[in-house]
Amino acid sequence: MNYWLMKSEPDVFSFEDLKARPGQREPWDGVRNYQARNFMRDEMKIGDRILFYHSNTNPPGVAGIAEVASEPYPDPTAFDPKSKYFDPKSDAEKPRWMLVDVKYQADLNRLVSLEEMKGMAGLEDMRAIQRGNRLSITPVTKQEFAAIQKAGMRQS
DNA sequence: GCCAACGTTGGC
DNA sequence: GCCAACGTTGGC
Repeated sequence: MNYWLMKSEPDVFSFEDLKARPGQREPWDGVRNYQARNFMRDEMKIGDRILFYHSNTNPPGVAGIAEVASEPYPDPTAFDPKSKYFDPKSDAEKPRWMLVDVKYQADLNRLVSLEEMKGMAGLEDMRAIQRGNRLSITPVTKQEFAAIQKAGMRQS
């Protein structure tokens, strides 16, 4: 099993929003970065665990645990001229953007903030917490995932 | 709202 | 294929 960190702006789509969706699942649409797409298209497997991270909010941090819930498939928003994610260079014959469905998996007792993660032992190499990192999907090691989930289960 | 970081675009 | 200009992300 692989582990991931996926960012979302809670004003746009939060962990609570995911829990409230029918089936508690949602297509992870709108990714328009090739590295992030390649992770979804080439490396994600159903059942992979996800740290659901809230960005562009105060404080930013990991809000809950999700999982990969589908095989990769073309991002339909790329074909929709009315979508803000519309990409005229993507077509159904040769779709440029692929996504997976993401599903709620478990709650944390509290948010694990970016600030806290930066101070945690064992997370020094985590790409998601490096300064200047903008990639919305990054791989996480099993140990990093476990440390963050454990921190989030501790009552503060 | 500022701005550093960095991915993408397009002229050459 | 280089690289300057531009746009976006996201912490602060």
